[in-house]
Amino acid sequence: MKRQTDPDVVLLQAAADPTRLAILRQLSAEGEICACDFTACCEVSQPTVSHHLKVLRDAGWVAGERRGTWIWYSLRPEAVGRFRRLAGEIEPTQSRPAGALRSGRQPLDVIQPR
Amino acid sequence: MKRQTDPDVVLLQAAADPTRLAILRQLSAEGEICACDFTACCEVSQPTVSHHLKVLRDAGWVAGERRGTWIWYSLRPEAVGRFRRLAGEIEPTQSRPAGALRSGRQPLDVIQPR
DNA sequence: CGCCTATATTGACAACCGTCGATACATCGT
DNA sequence: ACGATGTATCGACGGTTGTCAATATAGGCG
Repeated sequence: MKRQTDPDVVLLQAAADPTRLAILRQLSAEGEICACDFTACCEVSQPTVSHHLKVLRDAGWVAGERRGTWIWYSLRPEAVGRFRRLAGEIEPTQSRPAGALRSGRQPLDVIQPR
Repeated sequence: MKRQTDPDVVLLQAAADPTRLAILRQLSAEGEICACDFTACCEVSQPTVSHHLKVLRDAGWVAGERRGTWIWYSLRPEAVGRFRRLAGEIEPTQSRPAGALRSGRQPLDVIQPR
């Protein structure tokens, strides 16, 4: 596969995993969570949790702050904003009447295939 | 990964690919596109385009309608709606006052480790 | 200093994914 | 019927991903 330089793809890919989406949702619901608490909720081993948190960190989704022995994770508003903007960009087929401008090809078989 | 029964994960995973996100964006911009046009924009072979379109179809993102020789694809409003709702659910750390209620464990910077 | 706990990293493995060539299927025009 | 074109499926290959056990790192406490 090619390089995923597109930051939006990176953002989506980071969220497109059951465990990581669960982490994001829990962070959204509770605001700030100690890393040790994810091991309980996600039914995966501690290294796996750490791995997913790293993926989310690298994608910009979360930030971790060390407080003593523990590390508290929280959502980064920039990522949430980018995610929402991305969602806003994908719009359902608006009633744009003109398929006309589409490379000259008409939407219907009014025109025969050449 | 074991099983992604979560439909939201399926939706995200389908969108989390450079080629497929490009398809979704183009569909959003132009409304309805012939499958043959994706081969040009995405720089991948025709079987690959067909594969990605199938992934998007299975995830509920797009629907294809045959018109003669061609198949025209368009975004499904339900998928767009679900995506937006999902994006709306992920909220940045609200200024929820008390980390105090969190499982009895204090943020523990009572002793500021600074 | 040691010991304990929390988190990260490493290494290895199986499963999955994106890609393409070859091929099959479908539809239209001759 | 045939050939031409658009689309889907198959089979295979290489790269990526999620997972865990083992280990390493780091900080707090006595």
